[in-house]
Amino acid sequence: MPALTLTSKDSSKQVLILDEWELGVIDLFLNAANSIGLPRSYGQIYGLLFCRDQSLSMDEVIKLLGISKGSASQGLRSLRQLGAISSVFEPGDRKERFVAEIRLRKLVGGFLREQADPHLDKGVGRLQQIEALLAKVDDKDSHKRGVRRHEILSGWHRQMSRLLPWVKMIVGKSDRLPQKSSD
Amino acid sequence: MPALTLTSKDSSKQVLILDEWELGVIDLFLNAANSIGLPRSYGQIYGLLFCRDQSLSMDEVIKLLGISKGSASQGLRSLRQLGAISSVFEPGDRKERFVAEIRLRKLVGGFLREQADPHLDKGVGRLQQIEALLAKVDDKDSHKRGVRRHEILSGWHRQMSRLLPWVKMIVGKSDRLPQKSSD
DNA sequence: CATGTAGTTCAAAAAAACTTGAACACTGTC
DNA sequence: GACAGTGTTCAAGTTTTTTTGAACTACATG
Repeated sequence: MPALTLTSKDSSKQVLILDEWELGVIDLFLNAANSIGLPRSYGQIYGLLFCRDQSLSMDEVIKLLGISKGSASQGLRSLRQLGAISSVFEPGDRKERFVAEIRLRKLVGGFLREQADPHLDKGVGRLQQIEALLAKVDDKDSHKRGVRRHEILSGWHRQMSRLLPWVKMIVGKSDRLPQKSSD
Repeated sequence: MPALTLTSKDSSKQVLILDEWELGVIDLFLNAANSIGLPRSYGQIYGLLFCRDQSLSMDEVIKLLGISKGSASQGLRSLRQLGAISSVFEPGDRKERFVAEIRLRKLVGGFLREQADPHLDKGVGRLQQIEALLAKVDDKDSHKRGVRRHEILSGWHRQMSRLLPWVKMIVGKSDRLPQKSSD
C-alpha cells in the first residue's frame, strides 16, 4: 500500500460529496434533533450515517459535513451513548467506523433511557426536597395547600413513570402489524 | 400577619411573597419546562399558578416572580395556548386572571397537540421534499438507497403518528393500566 | 524513542434562545 | 378628546448552549 499522496484521492474511494437527497435527509434530522433538545450537529451526524449503507469514519464525517473535529468527536460519542449509532472496527484498521441504528424502537428506547429516565429520577429528589420544606411551614393553610400540591406532583410522577415503559413497548411493535402497503 | 410596607396599600391583600415550598415547586417547574424545551419563565409562571388556589393577575405574576412584563405576557399567552392555564374574568374587574390546569392528561394532551403534532405535520412536507429530490437522482444505486431511506422515514412517521393518541389516552388513566409485573 | 495516526478535551468564539422594557394598541371613563 | 388601566410587540441586551480548533493523550510502528 503506497502512502505517497497526502491528499490522496484514490479512485476506489467512495464519494466525498453528498447527494441532494442526502442533504435533505440530513437537514431533516438536524431539525428533528433540535426539536427534541439535542444539538443540531448530532442530527447531522446521525442523518449522514442514516443515509449510508457503508460505515463511516470520524474523518469522513468531518469532511462530508464540514464540521469540526470536536463536534464530530462529541457527537459520535453521545450518539453511541444514546444507542443511535454503533461503531465497528474493520480488521486491520485502526479507525473506528460508525453506522446508524435504524430500528425506531431502539432509538426511542435509548432516548428515553438517557433523557427521560434521568429527569424522572431527579424528580424524586425534588419531591423530597419540597416535602422537607413543607415540614417547616407554620401557616396552617399554606401547609395544607403545599401538601396537596405535593400529592398531585407525586401522582404525576407515578403516572409518567408508568407511561414510559408503554411507549418503549408500543413503538416498534407495529413491525408486526398487518399493513396495507399504501404510499 | 400583614407584611411590612411594600408599596402595597391594602392589608387585606393576600401574600405578595412566596413561601419557601412554593419557591421549590416553581423551581421544579422551571427545570421541567426547560427539559421539555419550553422557556424557563413559562415553567416559573405555571409553577406559581400551580401553587395557588386563587387566580392571579398578570401584575401579580410579575411582582411575585420578579419577571418582566414582556415575559409574563408571552408566557401567559403561550401557556394558555398550550392549555396549561386558563383565564377567568372576575365580574366588575377589567383584569384577566389566571389559574393552572392540573389535570395531567390535559397538560400532556395540550403539549403534544401544540408541540408534537406540528412537527409531525411538517414531517410530511419534508418527506415529500425528499421524494422530489429523489426523482432527480441519476445514479441508480444512490436512487435505490434514497428510496429505501424514504420508506424507512415514512414508516417511522406512521409509527409516531400512531403513538401519540396512545400517549394521550394512557396518561390520566393509569389507574387501570395493566402492569408489567416487574419494576 | 521519534513519528504518524486516531481520538479527546476544553477554553474561547459564535450562534441561538430568552428576557427586558419602552413604545404601542386597545378600551372604558370623565 | 385626554386619561388611566391592561395587555402586546419587538429591537436590543443578556444568558445559555453549541461549535471550533489547538493542545493533548494514547498507541502502534519503524
